[in-house]
Amino acid sequence: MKKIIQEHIEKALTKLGATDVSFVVEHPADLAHGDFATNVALSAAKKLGKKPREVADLIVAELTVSLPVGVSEKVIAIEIAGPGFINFRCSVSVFVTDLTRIISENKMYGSVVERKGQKVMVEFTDPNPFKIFHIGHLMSNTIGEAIARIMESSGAEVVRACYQGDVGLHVARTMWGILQNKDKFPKESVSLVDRIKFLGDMYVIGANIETPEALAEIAVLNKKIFEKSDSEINEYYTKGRTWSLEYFETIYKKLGTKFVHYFFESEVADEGVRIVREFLKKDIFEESDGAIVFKGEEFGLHTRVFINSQGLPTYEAKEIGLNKRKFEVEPTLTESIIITANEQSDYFKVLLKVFSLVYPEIAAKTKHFSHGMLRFASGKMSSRKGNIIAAETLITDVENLVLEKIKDRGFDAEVTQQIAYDVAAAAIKYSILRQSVGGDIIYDVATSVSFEGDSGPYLQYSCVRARSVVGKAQEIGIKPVIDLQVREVSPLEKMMVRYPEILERARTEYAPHYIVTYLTELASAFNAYYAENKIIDATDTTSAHKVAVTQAFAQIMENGLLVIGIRVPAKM
RNA sequence: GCCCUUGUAGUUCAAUGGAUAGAACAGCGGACUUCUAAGCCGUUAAUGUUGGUUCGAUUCCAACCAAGGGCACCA
Repeated sequence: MKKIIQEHIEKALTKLGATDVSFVVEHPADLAHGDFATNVALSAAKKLGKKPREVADLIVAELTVSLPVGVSEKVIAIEIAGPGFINFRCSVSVFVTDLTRIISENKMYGSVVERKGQKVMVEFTDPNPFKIFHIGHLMSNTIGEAIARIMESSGAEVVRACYQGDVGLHVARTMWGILQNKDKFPKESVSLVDRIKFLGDMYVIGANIETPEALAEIAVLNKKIFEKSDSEINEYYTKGRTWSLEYFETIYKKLGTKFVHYFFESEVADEGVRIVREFLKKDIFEESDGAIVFKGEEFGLHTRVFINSQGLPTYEAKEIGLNKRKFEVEPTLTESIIITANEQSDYFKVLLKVFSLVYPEIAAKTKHFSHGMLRFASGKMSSRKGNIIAAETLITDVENLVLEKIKDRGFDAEVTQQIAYDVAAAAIKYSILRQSVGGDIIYDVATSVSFEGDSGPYLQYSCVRARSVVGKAQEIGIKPVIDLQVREVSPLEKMMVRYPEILERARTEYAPHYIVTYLTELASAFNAYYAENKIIDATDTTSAHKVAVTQAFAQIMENGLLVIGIRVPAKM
């Protein structure tokens, strides 16, 4: 419909003698302004030397004769409003056919096949073994998973990747702590959570020691870990690494992420060094003060060290090795997305510049998105003092609040636990995804746990409630049937059929928050609809239609939540 | 000092250069002995400052002010 209107406006413009006019045909935010609106008259006015209203009159006159019969029947009114907007009102049939599609296409409603055959890698979360999985990782995971699923909804195959720092100073510092506390090193019989807590404590000990002797010892440990030259250290290292990775999997399970590829710093370092040395000869890099650096200044960037003066690769060199590796394990990749915290933004600009000089084909397919920090109204986190907030702590706290809320509802234990998982994850994910990716998130625990309005649980609740109504209707024999002869279409119905467009926009802009905003508005529309209408009413001939609308709503809500990584519980 | 990002109701966030700047929370005021009240309805309240471009600017440009991040061997 939109395209048809657009085409005919273009024809009309040509007839009027205006070319190269940029205009849009869109859904006005205010439903009172009709179903479609265009600013074409405003844009073309100057070119035609007429007032916008006059131009609008001319275009409308042109459209009334040019629209083909099938279309003109569906456009029941064309009005000129405001400074010169042209508004189109559509007949109910336009919406009714879309409503039937929601129900028939079911889980697939909103998905497209546009990117079928393409393969996209999304790298995100990136926690480090031997260190705490903190709320920053939670943020990366939430955003990365949402973007991955949004890509999947376009028909692309998505491979999720996780890059982990299993060597380096942070590991050496943890190891230093372990060696001071060998007697406390946990046995395998100790619970995984406690073993992880031990490693975290050891990191805090190692990270806070700054005496010259200790620092020298840590440097030695760093080398030994890297070279795997000490059997005692190897044993602690292997155990600690395995436990960390095992622990991360328990969190991914809760959050709903499955990685296909795990990359480790220890595996990409050598290749990174090799590449840097190769391109040092080709003058991409240069030596400076004993280190190998990339001079970014000539590109408006800054200089970064790739290999330090001791000949060891920095993060930069490893990153080159990593991105090369990505295309080796997945040679048919059409796009490679990297999600990190925004403190790495400038640094990634340098890296992408280097890629464009070293491996242009990789650079062309690589995109970097950065997110802000999860901050709390009270206090800031500091990584070294050990008062970093573990993802698990936050999740558990929110789970407990959910449990408190539902304890008197009479659900059995298993169901209760599942609700706690799903709702807590939704509450946290929603607060991350509701705003555009990039800025810091001020996480207010009180707001997040209130679950009122504008929250993940609000959306889940609306969906569960809608499903419950549909279920109850079925019980008394009212089947959901879209009434093709329906006289009036509610704001809820008009809003529902816009879902595919919202998803489309989220896809092209890699912006999950458009979906969140839309779903929140949709839930609000449904709740208003629910309050105004008695949906189940055996004496009402429109009841079957209302049930169908309710079912369509539940379907879109479920689809929309799933595409941003939020599950809907069966009850709540 | 240089670079990047961000300044919108009391607070936390929205708004592909368009119509009356939209929600939520907090505040104030309501409705309901009906399908899940984690719900619904009403109401108070905002574009950091100064210019510029434009028919039209929260959006683009410049300067200033303020906040956050980055700027050589950490990641």
